[in-house]
Amino acid sequence: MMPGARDVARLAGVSVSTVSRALRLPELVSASTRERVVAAASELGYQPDPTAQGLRLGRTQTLGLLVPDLANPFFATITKAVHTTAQQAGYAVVVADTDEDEQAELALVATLRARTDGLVLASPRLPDAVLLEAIEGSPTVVTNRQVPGVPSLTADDANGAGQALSHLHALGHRHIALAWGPASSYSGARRLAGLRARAETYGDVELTDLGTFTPSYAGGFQAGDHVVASAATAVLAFNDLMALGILKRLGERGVRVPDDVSLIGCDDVVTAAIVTPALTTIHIPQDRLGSRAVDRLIALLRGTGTAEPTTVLPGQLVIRASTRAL
Amino acid sequence: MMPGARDVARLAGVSVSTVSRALRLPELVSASTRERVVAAASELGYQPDPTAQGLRLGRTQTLGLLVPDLANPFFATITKAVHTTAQQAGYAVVVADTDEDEQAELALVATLRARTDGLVLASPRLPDAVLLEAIEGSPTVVTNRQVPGVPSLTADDANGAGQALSHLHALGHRHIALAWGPASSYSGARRLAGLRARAETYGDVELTDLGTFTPSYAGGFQAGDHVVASAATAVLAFNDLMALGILKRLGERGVRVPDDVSLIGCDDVVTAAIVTPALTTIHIPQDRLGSRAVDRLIALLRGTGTAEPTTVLPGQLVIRASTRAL
DNA sequence: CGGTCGCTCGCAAACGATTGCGGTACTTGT
DNA sequence: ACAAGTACCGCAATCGTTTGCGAGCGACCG
Repeated sequence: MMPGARDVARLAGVSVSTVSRALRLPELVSASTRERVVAAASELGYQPDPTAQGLRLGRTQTLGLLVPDLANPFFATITKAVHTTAQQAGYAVVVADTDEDEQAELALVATLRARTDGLVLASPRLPDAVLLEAIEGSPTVVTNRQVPGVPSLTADDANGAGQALSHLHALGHRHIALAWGPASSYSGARRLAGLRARAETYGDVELTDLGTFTPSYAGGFQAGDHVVASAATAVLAFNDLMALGILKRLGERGVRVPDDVSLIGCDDVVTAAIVTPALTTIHIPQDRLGSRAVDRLIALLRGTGTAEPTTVLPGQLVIRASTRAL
Repeated sequence: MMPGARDVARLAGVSVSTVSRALRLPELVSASTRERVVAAASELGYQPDPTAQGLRLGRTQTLGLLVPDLANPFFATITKAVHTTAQQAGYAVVVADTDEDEQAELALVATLRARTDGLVLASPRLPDAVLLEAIEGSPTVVTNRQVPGVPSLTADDANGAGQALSHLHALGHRHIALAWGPASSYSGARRLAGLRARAETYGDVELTDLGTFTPSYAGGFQAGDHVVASAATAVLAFNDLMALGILKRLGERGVRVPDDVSLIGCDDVVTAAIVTPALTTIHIPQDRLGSRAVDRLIALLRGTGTAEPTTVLPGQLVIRASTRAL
């Protein structure tokens, strides 16, 4: 099987202690034996067993990442960013997909924290109290969410949504439908608040809620029919995925975007720029969310956590072809 | 911090050994103490430290998943499937993204195998010999690839590609361009072989190779210009992602799909069905690839590995709107 | 030449769980 | 009442690595 420190020790004619020291604290061992050990180690292809190291040192050099849906390109991109920067810092990443299910989330947090040094929770759905209880003691960073006392990375949801509404208002839209997602979504709620606030300042726009759907392509498909049933001239979707589903379904039902109704998504997933009409959407810096979350988490682990606990990245409306003036 | 077996033992008034036995081998301990232990354990919320268990038992209840690109929805879907079925079987999943880089792949395999019980390698790019050497001793299943001696799950690449070529041929296309991906891709090579073989049987079709590109949206974008420069009436792309890039670029350059050129992708990513024109593509059962890979791997770990080492899933051409008769 | 210091390195105890082995106490049979 | 058997539980070793502590040894100083 895999060579152990014992094998290296035997080959180099030293004790296991010396092997360990030669590799981790080179200044504590003489130059000659050090190179004997290093030679023996590389000859055998020795690498210390992470499990044993983990037990002894109390850290596993592993980070946990929890997402609501790995197949959602938004989270897939975050996952990639998390892995990349974690990898560079010498950490492995174990992922978990909650499938938007709160109970699953709770259970997964428990198993994750047991085998990792720290957690990145992307868009967690659990209520504050439960979440805080669940992560008690594990260094944690959340994204797309703010939880009191927990370092968080969010996009400027309310502002981005406000921009979207202003955009539609400027185009002359006054009756706007909302195809929304899970009520437990923090960023969703923030965006909703941003929308309502902005609508309030205008005073002349009517927001009608089409209901809540699964924040997926299929969910948007469902929502599409509700859109045609409504009298709205524009739709704001919870998600790019939902927006895409709506787009498709509207096409099938013979209503044209943007000629008949304008459509705005959120996230700026790759696909949003590909489809025709290209989707007007709120851009969220997914990679930066992921990579900076890891940076923050590692800072926490090193005890060099920053004073400012919650940082918000700008969210920016990007106008493409799915919105048009009335 | 987290409660240990010692804490449970103290609370239940027994020894650590008994705690362990009461939870893992209930028949070896009397009913009364068993329930005392269980009560104490659940009161403290005790769960055995996976690291310590891993060291003692020699297994970590963790699987490793290696993919070329997490952000590619094809692999994102596989990742989700892998996580789901692994999770059900009580395994955690640590992921690694090679970014299509062979050296990175080699290094990541090494770190993965050290902390996992087994590996799922999705579309590994390393040459057979290197790969075999790298995974020597670790239970491994590969997908989208066949490696001698290693259980593998593949789609019927050659056949799927053949179907695609026949489809184009039936539509009257005789000059077909190939926008291909990494030469190290096994399934890519298999599809290429299937194409050439089928072209051979027709005898009257010309296959021109546009070159190799990064198998991503951006890569396809690049390839798009080569397409317009060629005289081909149809293009086969390595990838749906590439096909989407080509589609977009062609649109920008003023050549219409499918009126001016027909376009076929591969994988049947969600987006393929969403764009207009909807992409004709070769469907690959991504979830089944992922979930069955895990099934096979777990069977290996349990020592119940099947006799038949390599199973090939059907690949099916799905005809949509990006191909048309000349 | 003896004592002290510094440099290397080995011994052994952790880390937290699992498990073979053996001891204790209780039951059962005669 | 005593022997044999059984059921239950604790002791201690173990997994592979790290690290405090101290031993050995040579050098240097007085």
